[in-house]
Amino acid sequence: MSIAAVAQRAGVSPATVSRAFNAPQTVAPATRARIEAAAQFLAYTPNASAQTLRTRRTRSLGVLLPTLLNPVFAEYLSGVADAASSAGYSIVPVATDYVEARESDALVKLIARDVDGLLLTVANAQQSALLARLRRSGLPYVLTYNRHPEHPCVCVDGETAMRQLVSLAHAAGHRRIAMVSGQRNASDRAQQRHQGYLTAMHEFGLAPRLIEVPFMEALPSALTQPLGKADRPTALLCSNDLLAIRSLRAAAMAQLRVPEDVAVIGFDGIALGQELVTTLTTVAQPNRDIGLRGVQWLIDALSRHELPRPAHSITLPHQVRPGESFPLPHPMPSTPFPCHAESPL
Amino acid sequence: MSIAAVAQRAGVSPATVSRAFNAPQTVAPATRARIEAAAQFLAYTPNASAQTLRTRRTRSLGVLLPTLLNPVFAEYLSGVADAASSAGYSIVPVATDYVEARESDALVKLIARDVDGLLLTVANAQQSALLARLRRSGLPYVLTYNRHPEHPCVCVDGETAMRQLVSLAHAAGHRRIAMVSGQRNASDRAQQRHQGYLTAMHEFGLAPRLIEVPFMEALPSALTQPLGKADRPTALLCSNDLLAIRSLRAAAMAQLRVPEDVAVIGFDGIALGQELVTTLTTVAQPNRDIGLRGVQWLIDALSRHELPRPAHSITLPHQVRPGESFPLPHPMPSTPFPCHAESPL
DNA sequence: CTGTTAGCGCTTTCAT
DNA sequence: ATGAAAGCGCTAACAG
Repeated sequence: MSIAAVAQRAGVSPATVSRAFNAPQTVAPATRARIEAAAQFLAYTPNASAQTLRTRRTRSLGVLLPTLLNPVFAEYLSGVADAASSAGYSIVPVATDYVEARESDALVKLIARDVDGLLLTVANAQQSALLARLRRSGLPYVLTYNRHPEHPCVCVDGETAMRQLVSLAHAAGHRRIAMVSGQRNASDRAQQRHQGYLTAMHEFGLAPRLIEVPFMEALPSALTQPLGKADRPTALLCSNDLLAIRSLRAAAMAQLRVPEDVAVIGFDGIALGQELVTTLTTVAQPNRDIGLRGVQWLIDALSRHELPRPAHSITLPHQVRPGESFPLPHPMPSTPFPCHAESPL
Repeated sequence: MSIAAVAQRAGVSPATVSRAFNAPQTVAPATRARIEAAAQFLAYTPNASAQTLRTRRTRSLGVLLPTLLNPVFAEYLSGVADAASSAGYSIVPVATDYVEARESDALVKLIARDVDGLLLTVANAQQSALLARLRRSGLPYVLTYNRHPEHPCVCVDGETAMRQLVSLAHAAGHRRIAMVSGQRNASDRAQQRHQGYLTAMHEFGLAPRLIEVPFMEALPSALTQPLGKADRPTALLCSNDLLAIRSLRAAAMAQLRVPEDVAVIGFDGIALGQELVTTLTTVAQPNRDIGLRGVQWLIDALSRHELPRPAHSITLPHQVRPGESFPLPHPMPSTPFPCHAESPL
């Protein structure tokens, strides 16, 4: 059903029908009523492509993210989807698996799809030629999870969080505190978390120990082996929850009790962590909110015909979520690493 | 950059440029070369909306699914995304949370978006007015996970799988075999699985026991309570992996060892099941493949200007994936419930 | 093999 | 408050 059919049936011109939909107050109530009736009767739906061709707006957002197989990003995307949907936008997600080449491909495709704006989580915001191009393109975008002073970001302060964890572990009496990480340069988040670990360990005069785990293997020897040694770590700070879950299994394989023999903390706050036999103590990120806020910011910018400004980047608060894998003091010590949310809205 | 600009620079008409892109062999090599050079130079990208307006094809697929927060559907969507992307289609996912009203809304929105086809997983394919409307609409679609004789489906035979599990449990000596299920009428899959359980229990002359769990609570008493009783079940057949993971925790809370005191089997085959301290024995569905096949079928139909035909529905093979939560005989008994894949391709 | 022409459905000046 | 008319960028007959 085209607008012309509605116009004819309502006895008005196509232009008036268009107005009745897009600027109802500019059309006389009586006329509007007739138009609405006609539209109803004909089950008229505006043709999105024609609107787009004319207005150059698609009301869709591209979402570039590493993977859907990590629940962190599934939770995030779920937030993105809800926020977009309730603002009348649809989303076009593309997973890139942390591969830079796929990030570029995806970007090109999304741009060709004429998305109105872009939400992206890239492997590494520092060395991403992508972002430079993107900024030059003039297409509105917001980075999520990534932190970078020259780009608009909705993120969490992973470095601070990690320092906080080291501090907690130290306060609990731990001295052999290891960090479990995937291939470290896989993402800038992992790097930041690692940096926080190193800094804090240094501050406490402790020797850092890095356990680097190939991401693909289910139960890598990289993980089981250090736990077999006499001077094994007593606390494992994991760069993400998936690694923490593997660490729990590695500990069990090594006949170690969690948390008595080895305490484990995760990072990300995936929902499943709370359902495990040993619930996961973890740094809970507001994954859904990261998505929500990103979308809101983007759409807000879109509506004012502006670009999201790097200076308005938001750092959302994280929180250490208690679990059985690492007992926390009660009450939590007043955190020496305050974390404020700054809102651009 | 419009096609006109390219045409001008290459010294040909717009139509020829269009042909050079859409039917290269119909254009003289020399001309084509000039056009390509011009396009390259101007960084020309075809305008998708204009193409759509003209051809009535968007090269995008709507994906209606229950939720992204269950890894089953995240794995599935990941398959969908890959298959779509490699066929040059983008996807527009919408999560409906098993709520029929949201299913209808989503459908309307996707249709308004002019998707070329639809992949959907609905709560209940039997009583979904949605599907009747959808079929009448003439828009090509494929159901995934749902089974229904009158719709094109890519699914798994959950009823047979469940009977197989009862049979395995019985063979392992279990007699008090309970089924753990969410609100049973939440989805037709859950119903089918439950039906398989009932049938098989009846065949073996065993009394069925249903443990029904409110989906939202993390550790529902519905689950812990039956495990405290003297005649507690010795085997828990769970309607999905998330419930199985909760069951593992419930068992631990009740001081029961898995599998010695109570054995647990899941259903779905999410990747995380293999990373737990007690790895999950489960019915592994080919989640990614369900997505892949659904997309392939849909796109194939699209290309022939046909609708996917119900008669060509595919039942993909499931398999019982061994884990520590329920020891399996070695080798597996030749399954009394053969499961063939029938391909429409 | 290539050009001309018309029009997909909508929005938006510009008139009235 | 409403209508007429032009055009967004592209493709598909139809001619030549």
